[in-house]
Amino acid sequence: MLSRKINIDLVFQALGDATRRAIVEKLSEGPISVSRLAMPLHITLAAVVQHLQILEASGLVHTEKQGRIRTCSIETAGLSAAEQWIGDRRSTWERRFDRLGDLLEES
Amino acid sequence: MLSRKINIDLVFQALGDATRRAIVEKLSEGPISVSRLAMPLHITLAAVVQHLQILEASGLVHTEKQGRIRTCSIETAGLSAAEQWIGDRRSTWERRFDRLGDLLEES
DNA sequence: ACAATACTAAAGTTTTCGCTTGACAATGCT
DNA sequence: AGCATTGTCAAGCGAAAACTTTAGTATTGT
Repeated sequence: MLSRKINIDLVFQALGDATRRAIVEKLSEGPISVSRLAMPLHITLAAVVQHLQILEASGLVHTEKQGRIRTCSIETAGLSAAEQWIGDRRSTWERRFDRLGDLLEES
Repeated sequence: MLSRKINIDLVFQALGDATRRAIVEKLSEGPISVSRLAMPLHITLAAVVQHLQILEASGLVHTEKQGRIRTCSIETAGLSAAEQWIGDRRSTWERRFDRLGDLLEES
């Protein structure tokens, strides 16, 4: 595991933008270059690069430059962290419901 | 199912703020009033109410007023929607890896 | 009735976001 | 070499976000 520690704040903040989610959706289909990524989104290349910096910092995306093209791909760490945070909340309130059920059974 | 349709944009945007996640974390332990919710957070009551409006609009929290106190509790719909979106991405790239595996096997 | 509690609503301030523009590499093609 | 392609950097702008303050309303306890 070479995963840097993920900041959950950055992950959810990154996912809170529709354009960035569109990027993640596209990348989940496979790796792609920055300019090809930008094509369907109707914003400038510079804006896409800015989004990619945020996505990379959050651990949702990995990019690597080779020659003049930068290839982007999804990174599992970010989504996993988000998934786990949600899972933690779920288990907390499920445990609570279990206790509630026990109390009702006792009566 | 009386769930209004969830806007995934609102859900992730809501979760993108540390204070709001703290609220969701607290509520997953059980229902609580607005002012008790505000106590540990070092912001004004008014700010907490504004966060609650956002959380309620996103389907992450349900609130109900009875007399002069408003009781807040988590709503499953919001977190489920977020979980599902992440799951959808995961299944997309897992399917991709499967095809990749098939190709390697063929050779 | 009066005071305290528990919000609520509106307005204003400051900070952060998302985006564009424009100038500038670096790389690859012919 | 010349030129298009692909991406990078920095500055700046308008809009949205996160708070606060101030003033008010409804409800409850004494």
